Order: sequence, then C-alpha cells, then structure tokens
Amino acid sequence: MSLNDLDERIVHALAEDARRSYADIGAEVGLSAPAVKRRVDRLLATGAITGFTVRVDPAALGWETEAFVEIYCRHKTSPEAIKRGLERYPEVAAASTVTGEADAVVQIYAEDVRHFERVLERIAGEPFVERTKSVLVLSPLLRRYGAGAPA
Amino acid sequence: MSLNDLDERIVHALAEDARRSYADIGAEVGLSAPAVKRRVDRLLATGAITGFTVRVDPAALGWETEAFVEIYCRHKTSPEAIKRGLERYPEVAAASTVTGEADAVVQIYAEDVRHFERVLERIAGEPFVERTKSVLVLSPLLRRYGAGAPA
DNA sequence: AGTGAAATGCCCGCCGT
DNA sequence: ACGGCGGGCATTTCACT
Repeated sequence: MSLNDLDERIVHALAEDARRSYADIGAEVGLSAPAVKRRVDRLLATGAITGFTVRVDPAALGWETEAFVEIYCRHKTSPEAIKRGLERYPEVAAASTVTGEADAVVQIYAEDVRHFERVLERIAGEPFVERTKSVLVLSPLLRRYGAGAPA
Repeated sequence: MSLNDLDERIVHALAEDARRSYADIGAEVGLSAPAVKRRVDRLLATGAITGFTVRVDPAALGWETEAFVEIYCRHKTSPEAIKRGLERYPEVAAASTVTGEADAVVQIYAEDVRHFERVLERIAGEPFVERTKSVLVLSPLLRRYGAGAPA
C-alpha cells in the first residue's frame, strides 16, 4: 500500500505533534480541517496510523538503563514462542527476529544496571534461550517516531 | 526525579491512548479532569512527557525493511559528531552510543532492501565511520511505546 | 454552518506545614 | 497563616455531523 504525498505530510505533522488541530495541519498542507480528519480516519482504518501516544523520557520515569540484547535460541523455536516468552516482561520495549547469528534482538528498559541484570538473568533462563549477548546504551543520540520510548 | 504513583498511572493511560479525555482518565485514577490536566502539564514542564505523537506502522507507510546497524568509528569521534552525521538521514529512526566493540547502534527503516543498501553505503562512507555491521529485521515481534509498568 | 463535547483558566475550599 | 493540590464552574476552542 502506497500513501499519498498529502498523507505523508499529515502523518509527519502528527508524528511531531499529535495534538495539533486538524485546521492547523490543514493550513500547512493545503486542506480544510474536515478533509484532514477524513484522511486521518482513513489512515487509522487502514492501519497506517495505529494509535496515539505520548513521547516519554524513560530517565524521567526512573528507567535509566537501556540495553540491546541479542538472543540465541535453541533450534526449532518459533517466532511466536519467542514473542510469548518475552511479552511477559514489562521491561521489554521491543523485540524482533533478525538475520545473522542471533535469532532475535530485544530492546530493554530497566531502572538501573542491577535491575537490568536481574531481567537478563530471567530471560537467559527461559527454556527457549540458548545464550544472550547484550550491549548497554551509553547515550541516546537520536530518537524518532517508531523506535520505542523516545527521549 | 521520582514520579508519583498517580502520575505514573496517568502516563500509562496516555501511553496506551493519548486521545483519551482528561475526564476519562480522571475517572480511572480518581481525579477530576482539571486535576489530570494540571498533572499532565506538570509532566510536560518537567520533561517526563516530551510530546504527543502517533504510532505509525512503518510497513503501511511503505517502509518494509528494518535493520540494526552497528557502527565502528575512528578514534576520537564524539557522540555529537555521530549524531550530527546521522540525523541528516531520514531513514535513521534511532541511534545510541553503546558499550562493547561497536561505538553506536543505529536503527534504520528503508523502503526495501535495495534502498537500505544505498543508505548503508552512504553511512559507511561517512568520514567518521570505520566500518559497519548490520542485521536485518525479519519480523517485529513486539513493539511497545511509552514505558511499561515498573517491576 | 451548527451542535455538542472537551480543554482551559479561574476561584474556592481542604489539608499540610 | 500560607502554600500546594484538587474540585467545580464558565468560557472558548475544537471535533463531528
């Protein structure tokens, strides 16, 4: 599914500030407020926009530690099994199966390094996990929409 | 900075659906609409909430290919230089400096693998980049926006 | 365009110090 | 007594038909 250029500009405007009024966005892209609303409704219906959220500063909420964990699974572990195993952890912000040696990459937010260590131990103890390899985030440089909890 | 339990519940509600009315959220957490607004305003002022945005499905927007790229820099490259170098690419969704062998991890969205290849070549050609190592995302398993509940 | 709902600003009252 | 915080009301702006 390919999107209109107008749709793209609307999505971009909403991604920057989802609280802008339809009239305001319309003035920018050259449409009336109702026309913008119709397009946004269509974007919601087709799934291009899946919802509205807040950008949260994890550090301000006490989630000071961020990490990427590569997971190496035992053979014959389905992506669904990995998903089911990981979604029980509130600390897991994102997870994807990937190419390369590892089977999945998991993005984790924890309160501090000690908290992260506990979570990692529990994940490493999951029956489908063979071994893990983690890197800790030192400082977030860039965070745009679509990439987990932005700073 | 530590947040109130009430604030946390409000943030959680907004993270799930930022379009809920203050009255609705207030009914859930036991406050009036103006009281909720005051706390949200305070969260915005203190930086705990950094803005309102839309959840976007990259695939629906035509960004079918996602990848994680580890960047190995030449010595003495500052995080700011990496940031400046990367933020010119609209395909870069997130970037962080990390521990371990690589200097930074970059999350990239591209229209297809060919597009990703072009972007990767350009990034690899940046003066501060020594070499790169990429993994392509096969399927996104989990994607949460906003932070989960504390453990 | 018109209607209705939600956000916003204001004032008051409560409870803490 | 004073300051922070929540409740209720009035106004206005925006969403929706």
